[in-house]
Amino acid sequence: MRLKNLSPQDLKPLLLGCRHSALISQIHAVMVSSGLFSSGNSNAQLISSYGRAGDLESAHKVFDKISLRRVDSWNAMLIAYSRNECPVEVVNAYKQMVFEGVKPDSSTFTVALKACTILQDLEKGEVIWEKVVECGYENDIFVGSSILNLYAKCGKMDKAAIVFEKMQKRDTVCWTTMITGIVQSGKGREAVDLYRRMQKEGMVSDGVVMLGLMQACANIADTKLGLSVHGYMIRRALPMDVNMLTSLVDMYAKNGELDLATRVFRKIPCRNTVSWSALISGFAQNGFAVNALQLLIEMQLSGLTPDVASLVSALLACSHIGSLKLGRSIHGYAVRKVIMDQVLSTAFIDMYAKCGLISCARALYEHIGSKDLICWNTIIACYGIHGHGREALTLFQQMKDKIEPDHATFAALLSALSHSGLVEEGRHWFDVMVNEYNIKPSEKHYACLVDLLARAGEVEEAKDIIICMEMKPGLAVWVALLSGCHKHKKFLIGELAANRVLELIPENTGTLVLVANFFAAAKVWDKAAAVRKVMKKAGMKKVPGYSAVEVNGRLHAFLMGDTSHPQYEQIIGLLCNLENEMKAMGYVPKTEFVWQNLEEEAKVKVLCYHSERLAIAFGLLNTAPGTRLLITKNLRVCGDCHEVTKFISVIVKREIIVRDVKRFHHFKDGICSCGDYW
DNA sequence: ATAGGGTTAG
Repeated sequence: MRLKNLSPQDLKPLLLGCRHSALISQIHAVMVSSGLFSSGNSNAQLISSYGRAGDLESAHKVFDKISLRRVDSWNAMLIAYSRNECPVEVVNAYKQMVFEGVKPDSSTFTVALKACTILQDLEKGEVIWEKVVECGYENDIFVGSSILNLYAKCGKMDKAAIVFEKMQKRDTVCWTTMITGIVQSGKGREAVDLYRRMQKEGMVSDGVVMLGLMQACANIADTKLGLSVHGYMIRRALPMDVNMLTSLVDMYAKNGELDLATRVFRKIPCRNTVSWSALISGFAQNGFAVNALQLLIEMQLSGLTPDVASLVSALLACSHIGSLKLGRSIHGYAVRKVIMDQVLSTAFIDMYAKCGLISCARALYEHIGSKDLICWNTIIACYGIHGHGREALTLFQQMKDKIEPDHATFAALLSALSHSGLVEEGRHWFDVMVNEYNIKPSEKHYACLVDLLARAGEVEEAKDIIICMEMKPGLAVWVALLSGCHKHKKFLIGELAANRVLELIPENTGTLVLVANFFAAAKVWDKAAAVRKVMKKAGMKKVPGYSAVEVNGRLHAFLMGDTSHPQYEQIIGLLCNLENEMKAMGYVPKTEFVWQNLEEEAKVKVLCYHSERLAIAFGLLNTAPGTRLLITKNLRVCGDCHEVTKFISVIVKREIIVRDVKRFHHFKDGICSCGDYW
């Protein structure tokens, strides 16, 4: 059929459904020749059609030719810009329209506010809102949900709530916008409360609100609620597309329900990179690094290319297990295949530092052009765990002239100063944080300060700080005080701290062990026995200490006293030889680090089988002379192993890096980077 | 007069 034979009534629907610029211009031509243009809103329709087809130039040509532009022409142009992701043009056109005296309507405001949301321009958005009120559209739910979303995306949930409560009518979108906004501001609990209110008011839920609710379940770590959301979606037969299923995977994974996450994941018919990343990140964040990395490989085998987010998750896994080889190969991959952005670069900095290569981390950091807050915080924290408190402080000084430090910056700084024993600096910068930056210290900051002071023996001052805290002191601060008291044999204050720790019912076995050891050292035998009894009764097992070492790209893990290894005989043989050499050099086993009640001779044996020593010996046996070793340990390194590693580094002439749960110990030529202060 | 404009996973 030829276009020219069509009547004007037939042309219009054709125009509406048309997505091809060339065809639109043909219809356009017919409309011109048949004189259809004098009538009404044809221009608006043409602009809209060109916009939908992505041809902004033609849309603009039509718009420019209109002599008297009414709202619908302006709206069509604004929508065309909006559809083609040109928020700046939307805002400019809006301004021009108002300037020319055309009165905007509901659509105008909706589109203009959305543009402000994309631009994160709260100020302009609020100017537009004034106009909304002036034109009497403040009760329009489309405009209303737009302003709610603007506030939400700009992190102003308090302002959003004010508008929301004033609304006379609310539809599902309004509720959803609020619920999602509240979740994303980190308040999962409040989001769930709002959802309950929504149900009470008889609103029907759809898939989108479920997405928000699932985020909330992940946020507040409520698996039970998550399960009921999942069940609800099944009962209501809400369409389960990839997004929905991926959200379920994410929710279960964040709650540590990796079995459930995997089961849902396996049911997704057409997985995309987001689905994979959700699962990979779940495994990585729950400490299953090897599984995370296996999944990354499986993802590639399935034909998908990892993107930034999936790589960041995998890198986190490498950091966890200290797998430099895998981290490096991901780096090589990223350089070739992915655009390096700030987030990914920061993940690499973290990975190199956590795999022992602080200098590589630094080099990468120097390469980043403009550094954001997270990047600064990361490098400061990296120097901290490596025991370079001075360097962390120098970086902090550079940072504060360029960008505003936040609570995490100070947490990293204080912890760095604490690990290096920079007591005076610690006191000073804590004060600066409170008084100059007006950052209210959190429990974490207090724990750093108490740790810093107590570790240095200033337990009186540390205790006074805890007593003056504005919030109720939690486990972290009391444990910090207790371990300082234990180290410096300050039994009086220590006993106070130990009793507070017990009152708070610690679930961590390591904490209870500390309490028991402290009471034993203070010769409060009955209490020491009582704590051990509690542990036994609760069936608390000591977290098995293990150490891992990477040899030829494979990770080898050793449990304490592990006799199952095929090279066990050789490992023990080597350790015996080393021990004899050490003794000749003046080493005396520090049996006070054995907390079991054993004969002296047996204690020496226990020390000998500490997992880090097995890992070191294995590394020595299976790598070329001179190769640097990186050992990762899941608990703290004991004082005796620390001493032994210093000796070994001299005897075998190797650099040995031991990363324990808190920080790095870099042994070289009989010296440790921590200066024996940890 | 009608359609359209607002919420959507790692």
